[in-house]
Amino acid sequence: MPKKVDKQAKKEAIAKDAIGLFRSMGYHRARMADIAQAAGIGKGTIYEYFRDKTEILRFEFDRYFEAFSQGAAGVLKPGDTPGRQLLALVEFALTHVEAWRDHCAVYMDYFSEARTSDDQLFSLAHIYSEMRNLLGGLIERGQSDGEISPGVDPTATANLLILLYDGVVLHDVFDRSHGGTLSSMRSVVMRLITSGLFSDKPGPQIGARQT
Amino acid sequence: MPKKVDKQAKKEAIAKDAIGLFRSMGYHRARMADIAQAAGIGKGTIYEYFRDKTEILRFEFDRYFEAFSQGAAGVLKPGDTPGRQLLALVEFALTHVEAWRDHCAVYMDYFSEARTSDDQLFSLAHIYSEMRNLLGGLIERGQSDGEISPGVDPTATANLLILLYDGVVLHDVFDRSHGGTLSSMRSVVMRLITSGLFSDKPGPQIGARQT
DNA sequence: TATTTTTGACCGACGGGTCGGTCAAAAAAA
DNA sequence: TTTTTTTGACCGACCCGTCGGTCAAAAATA
Repeated sequence: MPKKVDKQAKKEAIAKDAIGLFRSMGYHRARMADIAQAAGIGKGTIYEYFRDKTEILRFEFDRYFEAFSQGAAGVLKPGDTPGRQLLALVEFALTHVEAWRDHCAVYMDYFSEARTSDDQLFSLAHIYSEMRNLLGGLIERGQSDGEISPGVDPTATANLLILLYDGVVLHDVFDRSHGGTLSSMRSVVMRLITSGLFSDKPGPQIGARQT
Repeated sequence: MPKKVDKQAKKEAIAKDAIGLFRSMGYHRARMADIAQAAGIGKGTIYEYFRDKTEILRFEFDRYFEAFSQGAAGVLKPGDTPGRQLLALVEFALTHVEAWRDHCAVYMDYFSEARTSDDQLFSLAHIYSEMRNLLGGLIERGQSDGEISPGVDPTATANLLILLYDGVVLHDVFDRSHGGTLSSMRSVVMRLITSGLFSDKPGPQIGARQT
């Protein structure tokens, strides 16, 4: 027999190399031959571990979302107030972007791929839905406690936080090139959530201005 | 002379049909033959108006960004305070998403394409940079007037607003499917910017919580 | 008829995926 | 231990459908 290999470990190694390639040259530009070369294996070997190219992408983003879920659950201290838990989640989300930068750069490729594939769209929607419920629940409970402004719609606000996160993910690739770091973003995001951009006494007219 | 066809108008018509197709089936899945069919012309005719497939994408997003720039300039009333101008910009940005929904759905395809192409990355970066300067300037002036919190970094905050916008764009496709409309988002975004999520008296400890 | 515009059959490179062969290592036999 | 057999991970040349792009001819126009 050939040397017994840890299939799972090797699979992960291949996928990791592939993600690195996707980051640097884009998912569609990357050829299977390129992936093989990057992983230091033959092209055919890839197919011992993955059914096709898209499965590599899905595999890695399953890991990405799984890690997010796990991590998010981990930072939720039961003793904290809902507002604190919410902030902890936001903090964690920003940390997660830093820890998974390669994936973030490929995020739009995955998103684009998922958007035009019914089953993947469903799975993505499920993840978002889960997150929306978690955040929405925290906001609602925060409102009950008077900690969070009663004037906002929990679901819509949860959506807002999610798209804020996705915006951060999307822009990380640019920020990296022009020097704006995530850490500088962190305080601004926190500030925005806790107290908005305007001064505490902005004059009475500003808050009222809406369509 | 042959019948003078309005080349520009036809070009725009083709591109518009193409974008519609990109929205529904994704940029990479859409074939030139599909585009031709959607536009009701022969495949070869496309090449009378566009050098290649990517040029269609670029053409439409040049229009998209151009319209954004024009519109943004249009809502800046010189008499307004910086803070009001900032809010007007945010308002306009949300309106723009509604008016260019097809493009928004294709945004990530364009973004992904641009990311791996040096010249387009540059042009995208240029647009973002312009917007960042505009927003950053408004914030700075708003801070001078005491209208905007002095504690935030103007550039970082400008970045935040931009990525917030991109998040909205990115998520519009999902919101459409699960019913969360942009209009419900609008008030939440405004609320977030003007006063954050927390109550006016959140307890002293919350705002201080940072890395 | 002359000129412009459109067209779709055609091309060929490109690239995802396959498959029969190879061979080192493990297992079995001697 | 030495030899033989078996295994299955690995490979890359090859296959073949795909699809962006071309161009000679047709259609439309002047």
